[in-house]
Amino acid sequence: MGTIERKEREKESRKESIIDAAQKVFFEKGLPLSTMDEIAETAELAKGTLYLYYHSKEDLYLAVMMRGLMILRDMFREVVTRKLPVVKTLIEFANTYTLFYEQNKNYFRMLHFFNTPQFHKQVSEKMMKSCDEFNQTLWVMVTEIITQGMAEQKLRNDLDPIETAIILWSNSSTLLMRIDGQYEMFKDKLNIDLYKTLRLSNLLLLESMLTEQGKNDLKALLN
Amino acid sequence: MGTIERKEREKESRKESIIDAAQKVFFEKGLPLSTMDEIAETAELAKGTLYLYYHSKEDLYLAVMMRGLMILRDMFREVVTRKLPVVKTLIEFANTYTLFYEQNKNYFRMLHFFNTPQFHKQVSEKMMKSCDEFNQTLWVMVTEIITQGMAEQKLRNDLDPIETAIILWSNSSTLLMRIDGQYEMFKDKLNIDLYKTLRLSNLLLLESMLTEQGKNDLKALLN
DNA sequence: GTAGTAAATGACCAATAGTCATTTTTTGCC
DNA sequence: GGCAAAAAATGACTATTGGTCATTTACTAC
Repeated sequence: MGTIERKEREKESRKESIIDAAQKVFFEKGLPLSTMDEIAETAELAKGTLYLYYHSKEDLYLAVMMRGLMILRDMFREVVTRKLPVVKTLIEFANTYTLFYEQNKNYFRMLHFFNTPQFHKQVSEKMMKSCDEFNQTLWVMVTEIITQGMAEQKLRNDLDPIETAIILWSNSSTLLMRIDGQYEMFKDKLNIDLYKTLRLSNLLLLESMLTEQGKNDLKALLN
Repeated sequence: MGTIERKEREKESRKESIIDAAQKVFFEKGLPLSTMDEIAETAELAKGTLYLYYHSKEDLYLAVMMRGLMILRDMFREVVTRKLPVVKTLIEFANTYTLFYEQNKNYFRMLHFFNTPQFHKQVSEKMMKSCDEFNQTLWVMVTEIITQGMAEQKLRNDLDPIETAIILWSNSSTLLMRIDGQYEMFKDKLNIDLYKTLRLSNLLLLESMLTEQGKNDLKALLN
């Protein structure tokens, strides 16, 4: 009598196929220009059915965004499992974030949308919490590496690990965002390669956070 | 026969009073929840009239945002006219940006909305160009100070002035954005004071960009 | 086969950005 | 002041869309 279990699976797979459809539409048109009618049509379902599975268009948007977060988490995890020296790991985190952006621009943009304040009002408590918790796991991964680096005396231990994680993470985020929106403009009008700028700012920040020992590691890595 | 001139002035003042009304509504509800009907009512005009002066709701939004940009420009200008030593000026720029955020949170939020990619599609070319040009003036101000600092050998002259401006500006922007949206969360859950984090990251970055001479100036300023 | 339950539907509603034919106001002229 | 032409303002209307819910369809258990 595995009927209930099967139903559960079917429900889950329907949720997934709705996200598939939503993703297709959101990627093409962005949140404001995507319509629930189009998502429903793409999913080959009636509009009302969508609302049996998701509370609002914004919830659906976040459900798609979560897929992006999961990809990013997995990429970070993969770096951690390589058990590289701490300084190398931090550099790889930055490279990985950039790679994530390049391979998943649509998801990256969604992450950013999540930060606009007015957006949140249309989102259900539950979905919001779900996203926040997931986000947390990324912070934890970075913070853990930093803590480890301090223990190994590669990173200045007068800094707070969480604070350090925030600074590094924020730095990459903004510059990637700028690359996304204004790369050509900066290249053409000011002859600035923002990818170079990103690497430079990461390097400057990282360097200022390292101990002498850490700096030696970094120097060795750059040659 | 100054009729034409007078009409021009009246038209301008009507545009301003429409922005007044729009500002009031946008500040209260944010872009998505503000309606043109409510703005019209606040302005004591018919909705159709708004469209005689602005192409779209988004154009109106940007018109309000420009006021914020002007405030920020004037604050920066004021710092420049004080003709402080370069290192001090850079620190004051950072403080000024923070002050701008604190005194004009509503405007600050609008600046960030401007960066979301889908937003742009509803905006008229003309308004977009107008904003971009204005934005440019802020970049120029920061870049000029940095160039001056390099000439005075306070800032490492192997760095590109524009690149340096981008990095410093971006760093403050993200952290202020995070302060705006997540200050309480970071304070309560992680015991992190993001204002402190902002100051720290500015300091770390600035330090990594200074020459020995510049570092001495900085040290003197911090005591 | 049937009663009862779960899932899906789509016509419908309310809200709202934007339009445009009509009305009101202003201007220039006598 | 009166009047015609131009300019400005109006608000009813349209099209679109997020979300609802009474009804229909499909499935389950016996």
